[in-house]
Amino acid sequence: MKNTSLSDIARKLGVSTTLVSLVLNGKSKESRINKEMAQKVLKTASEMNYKPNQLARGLRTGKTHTLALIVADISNIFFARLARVIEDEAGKFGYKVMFGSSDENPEELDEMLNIFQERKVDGFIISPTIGSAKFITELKKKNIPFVLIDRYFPKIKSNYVIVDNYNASYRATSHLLKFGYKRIGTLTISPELSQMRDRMSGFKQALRDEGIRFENKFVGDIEYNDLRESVFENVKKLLSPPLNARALYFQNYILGVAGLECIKEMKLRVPLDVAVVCFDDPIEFRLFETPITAIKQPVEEIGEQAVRILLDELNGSSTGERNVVLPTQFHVRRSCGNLDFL
Amino acid sequence: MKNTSLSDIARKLGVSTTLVSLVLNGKSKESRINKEMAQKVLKTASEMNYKPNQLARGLRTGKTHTLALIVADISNIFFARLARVIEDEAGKFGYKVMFGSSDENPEELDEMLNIFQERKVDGFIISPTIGSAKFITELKKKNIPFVLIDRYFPKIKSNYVIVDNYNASYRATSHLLKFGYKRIGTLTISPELSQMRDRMSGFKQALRDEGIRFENKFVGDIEYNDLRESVFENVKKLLSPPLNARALYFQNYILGVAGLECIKEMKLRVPLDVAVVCFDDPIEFRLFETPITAIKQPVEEIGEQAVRILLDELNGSSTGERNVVLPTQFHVRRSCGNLDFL
DNA sequence: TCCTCTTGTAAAATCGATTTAGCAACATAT
DNA sequence: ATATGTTGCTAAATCGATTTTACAAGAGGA
Repeated sequence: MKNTSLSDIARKLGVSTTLVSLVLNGKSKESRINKEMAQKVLKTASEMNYKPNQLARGLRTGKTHTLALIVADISNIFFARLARVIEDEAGKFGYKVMFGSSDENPEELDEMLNIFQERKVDGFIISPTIGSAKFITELKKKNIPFVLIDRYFPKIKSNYVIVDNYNASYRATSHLLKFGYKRIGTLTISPELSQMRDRMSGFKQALRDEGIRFENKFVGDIEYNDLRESVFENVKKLLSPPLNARALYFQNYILGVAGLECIKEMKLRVPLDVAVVCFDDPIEFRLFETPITAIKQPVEEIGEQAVRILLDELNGSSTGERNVVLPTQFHVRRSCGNLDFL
Repeated sequence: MKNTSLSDIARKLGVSTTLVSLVLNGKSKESRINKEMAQKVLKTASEMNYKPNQLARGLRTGKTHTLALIVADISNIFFARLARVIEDEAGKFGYKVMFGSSDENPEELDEMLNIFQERKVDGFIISPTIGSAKFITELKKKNIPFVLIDRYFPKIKSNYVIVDNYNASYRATSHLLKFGYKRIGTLTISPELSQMRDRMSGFKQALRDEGIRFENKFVGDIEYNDLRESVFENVKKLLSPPLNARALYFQNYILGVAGLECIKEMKLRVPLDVAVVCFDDPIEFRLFETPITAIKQPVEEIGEQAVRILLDELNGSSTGERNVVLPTQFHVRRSCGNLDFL
């Protein structure tokens, strides 16, 4: 039941494996293989249902046509969608994808980097965790092609594809301010991650530009574990005395979903009792009473660009680090107040 | 910058690669390697930062410690969660996972089977599409280990892990019937898939057992493409004259989410104007006004069992086909009417 | 005739591991 | 003195491809 190999074909035809290999790799012309011979090889290969052993090929050529995708959690819909885009885009060029979830744990990430290197993947697409800078630097030293997505390290020169978190955040916050809200609470998570830092900066700057002093007590820093509990607790705190926030900005979709669930539980109305904007625009929101004003990330483009950049580097057609910052879309809906006002 | 290989270590120590290989594979004892020598090898290997080339190893041993996961769409949250469970469970035993999305297209699936075979994955976990029976049969003939999930082929003897769709569906339908609803509409998609067929059977049988005649016009068969449109259209048709359904059973979560969105758009109240049950219990529902009565699939267990069965087979410790039918949980909430009634 | 070129093919090295078979050298038993 | 065992290690084959080098045979030119 063994698969047929090159030498099986060669033996059957009484020729060398060299010849068979050349023909099957489409090098008949350059290698001046007799046309009839080439035909015979092709025919026999297909008759014998020949499938090249990619391990052997990879061992010899040093290319596996496999990419590794490392994200925080593949079951997070954001990364799941990204995975699909990356799969499709990579597939167009004959690449397959292996994946791993780091759970935002740098040691996990490091282990995955090692395991995937042992398996000789051609390149990496990585959503790096906090504290993984040294591992990324190592990767760079080894000259292994990679692209960071979603987050990046300002201090490390490398390829990355992210969105314009600062401006998106600034805009969302300004939107709330335009409605006259002064007491704006916000929820963040893992604020050390570059994208969360940028979002927070945008938030602060928008306040500042309206002459409102930023106060730390209006920020809820959510625990990665025990997330729902933590969100509920913080939302309740923000919306009650003495803080009495009248508007909330959720800095990602997980926070937004849990936050709205809490608001629903508290029987508060959006936007009557509390105005809401959210970074990310998940389908979940479609079932919520009030359509939510939200920032939409260009998931397709992030994935596509990441793959393109990586493949360019694999093909040697890259020219230095590529840093892509994609714009987001701001969808204004009814969750901040009457739109006629605008 | 080449990675260090076995022979690099061997050369450095002036010994054979055999010895190095034996030591690094923990076979010092059986091979009666001198303890001091073993120590030296271990030390040198770690100093030289040796990482075995898994391509070479795989080529020689015929094992890659890689599994392939083929689903309809990795960005579908159901499959994304499954992927995560499978990743974790496989990881415990040193396996990595490659994935592919078939888009319910049998030709795509076949191509993936081939590509992953070329890459010598050790086994497959597959959510098979309609019309892929012949490819699965081929796989079986080749003696390649695989486990089907979510769906299966009654005519093909093979491993599979599914849920008890029939009974879950029966129960959900009975639940609606208990509230006195007679005009129950249902939405399905790709009804040829085994799991959808079983769900439909359960639905029909529950009606029959209550002496209600099943009528085809109460079934909405949704288009896989153009899904949202199709759901909206069908929900509207079911809830309007002449059908006037007063209860809806959504046979999966995608249908449920779109269906509820439509109900919300129609400004109908759940359960006052229309009662709802759904197969699957997605978090989306948490944002909907009324908590939805739903069937919850044991995603973790599906993934874990699939991996276990596959690994058992890879280790030769399997004993014939394993067919696992897992029970679901039925979460009764308020979407069918007043619970005091029960 | 000798030289060069072209055509068509093959031998052998190589990628980096695992694994089988076996060989010295010394110890112990008969 | 001879057989037998044990210890410690290595040579070489192998997995299945790619790729470099080479070489024979015939054609054409000087």
